[in-house]
Amino acid sequence: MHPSDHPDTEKLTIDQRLISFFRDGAKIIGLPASVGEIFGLLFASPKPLTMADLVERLDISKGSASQGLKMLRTLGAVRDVEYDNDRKGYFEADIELKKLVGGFIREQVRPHMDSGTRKLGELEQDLDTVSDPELRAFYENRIK
Amino acid sequence: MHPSDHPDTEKLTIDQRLISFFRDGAKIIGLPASVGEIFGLLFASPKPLTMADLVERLDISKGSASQGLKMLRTLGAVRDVEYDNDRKGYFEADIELKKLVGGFIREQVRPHMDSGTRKLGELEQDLDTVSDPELRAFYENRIK
DNA sequence: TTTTTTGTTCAAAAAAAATTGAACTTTCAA
DNA sequence: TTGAAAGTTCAATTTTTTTTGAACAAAAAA
Repeated sequence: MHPSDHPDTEKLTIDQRLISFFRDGAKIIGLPASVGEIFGLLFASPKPLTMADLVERLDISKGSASQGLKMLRTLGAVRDVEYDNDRKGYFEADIELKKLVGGFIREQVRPHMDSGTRKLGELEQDLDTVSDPELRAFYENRIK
Repeated sequence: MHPSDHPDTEKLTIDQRLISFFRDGAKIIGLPASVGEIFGLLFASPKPLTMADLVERLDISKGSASQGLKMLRTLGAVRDVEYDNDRKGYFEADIELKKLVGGFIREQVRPHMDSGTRKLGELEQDLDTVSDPELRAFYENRIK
């Protein structure tokens, strides 16, 4: 069977392009490639997929799939859905990318930011202990 | 000499806190820790520093310092300054953090984004080759 | 010119992060 | 119950990224 004769050939190609697109996107924001691929495949799929589907079609381990899905759920980028009323878990992409970005900020960025803000606070405390007035003025300016 | 008797003790502590602050910040946006430290030390310094200063005070290799400075200059976060009219190169932090973020986006994010946009374009081309009308509608919707 | 100081480059080493795979749970059906 | 299917966890491995250090280049001083 020649590729261009097969009705699914183009579909596969578009799948792969979307997977690659989201893989790159994940790397940019510092997420593992596998997480991007999982989201890409779910995003490209008209119907929900199981973890086994991800393992098979992305050729990743069950562990990766499980951990990747966990992260994506935490980010709110993927959700569990009922389907086919069997006992497997099905997943689909939350295509509200706005939510995804929001989740990313909430889960990944903010915790660090908080620690950063705390550090800055401590810094301001310490300022009082700088005796040289010139140096102190310099630091005050910078910390502001 | 006991630490708390030394007039520079608090200064060192604040230095270290700022270095740590920017190290964390660098990690968040996916930059090497050493790059954050270099910026932090320059940011904390009232006067320009040489590469040798960075090597000594951060305890990093000459290679790291050179490469880190290169990256920071590319980002526009650090600039060369004339100082003490000797032949060593002196550097200081550009404290316009706005610029830093802008430089980061320009240098790190945009190039990837461009490739992403290109990929999306290719994707839209391929859409024409999807024969199943239902599937095609689905993809059109997603790509949009 | 020769030597010294300063800085860059890049292969190799070290460190960090992602991925695997196997052992372990949990859940449901037989 | 017991067994099979589905999913999680985590130590070990693999891969990727960062850092080092030594060789090299450039430029100024001796």
